Amino acid sequence: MQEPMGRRSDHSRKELEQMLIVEGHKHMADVGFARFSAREVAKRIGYSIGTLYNVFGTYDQLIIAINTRTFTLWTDHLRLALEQGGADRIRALVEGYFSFARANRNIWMAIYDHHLPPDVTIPEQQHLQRGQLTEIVVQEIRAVLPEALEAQAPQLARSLVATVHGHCMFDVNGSFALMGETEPVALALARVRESLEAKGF
Amino acid sequence: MQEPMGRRSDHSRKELEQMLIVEGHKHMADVGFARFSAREVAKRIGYSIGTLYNVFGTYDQLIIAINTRTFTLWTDHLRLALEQGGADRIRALVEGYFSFARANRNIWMAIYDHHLPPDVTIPEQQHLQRGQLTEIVVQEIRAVLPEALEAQAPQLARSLVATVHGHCMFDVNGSFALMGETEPVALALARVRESLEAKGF
DNA sequence: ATTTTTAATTGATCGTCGATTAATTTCCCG
DNA sequence: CGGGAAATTAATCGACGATCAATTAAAAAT
Repeated sequence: MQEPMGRRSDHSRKELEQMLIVEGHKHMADVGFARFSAREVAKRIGYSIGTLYNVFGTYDQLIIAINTRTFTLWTDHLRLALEQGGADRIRALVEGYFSFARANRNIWMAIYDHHLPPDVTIPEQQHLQRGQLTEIVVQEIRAVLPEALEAQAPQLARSLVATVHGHCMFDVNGSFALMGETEPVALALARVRESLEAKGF
Repeated sequence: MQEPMGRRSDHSRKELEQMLIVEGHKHMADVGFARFSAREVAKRIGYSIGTLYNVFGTYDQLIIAINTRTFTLWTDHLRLALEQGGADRIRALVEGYFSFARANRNIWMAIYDHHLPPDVTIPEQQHLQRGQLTEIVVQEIRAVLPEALEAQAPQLARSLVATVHGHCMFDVNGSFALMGETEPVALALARVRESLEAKGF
């Protein structure tokens, strides 16, 4: 049995928090939400479970932080997809949405596997961070709408994100495969285009 | 400590299985996927945890059976919505999709909270049972498509289910509320109509 | 009737989990 | 150098999924 090490100061509090988030993110990618373990995260960076709880307070707050990191990476992925995706920016967005989820199944699903207890809220700064993903979509939808309809862009963007999300979810969780569907991305893109064309695009 | 009761035969094996599924379904409705406990289900019907495992073999198979029951109730709900929903059957389907999910949050979410390990499959009979929900949608989409496109009905139905599902998911898990969206059903229905109109409806 | 076989049921057991906390160690500042 | 503040630990708790030897009672065989 090892004894307590007291104030070690190898790392500042913020550094320790980052280490836990990054390592927790890796662990989530490895084993998925159902098998995720806070103990294991602490062990992986050489700290005890008690220290982890001193940093995050609760299990939920650790998961929230890990999932916020996923949003950040996802947003970066979409920005890159838009940069490198050529002229058809709507296609780039839809394909980017799918490619991130497919390449990061466990951490992407963890966002939706985690349900906040009603008394828990996401810290403001993380909420803003997460909102950037939707903002990207709003921006691209607005750019493609007729001027007269630009005010509808935020609502339409939310709806089209939901549309693509539904297709992506059925792809990643195997529902589409069970139904014999092999082209989820094409379907999602077709639905988005139909809605945009209905708005005059 | 109580002693084993041996072959009791109060209930047949199939009856016992049904009791566990029905009680498990209630427990899932009460506490949701994250707090669900197989022990608690067994206790609720006056059996031990061991007996439950003798019936279902694994935790996953119990959850699968509970979720299949949800599909059955959901399918019944949609059939009723179509019967009583008047002439606009597409609207009836979309609203029925949402109203079931909203009225049965925990058990509806449990369907998507549960991820099968790759080596586990859904028993054939339960798979067929679950497929009836999609069949209902295919039927209604086919009825509304021009004759020349009827062959596309299954694929389009899958895609429109995904569209509605995405909206329903964002509604039930609070994403829409966080984004300030207050009319998820109307949005979903609008997207579905746009796609059907694009097909000539 | 008696014995044998089979089926059903139990709960103790194991390792692990999230969460909490008293005790301990180390750091830093005066 | 000394003492409060900060950081870290290990032990602890109740509950979880899973397993299985032991036990019982019904059914079948004799």
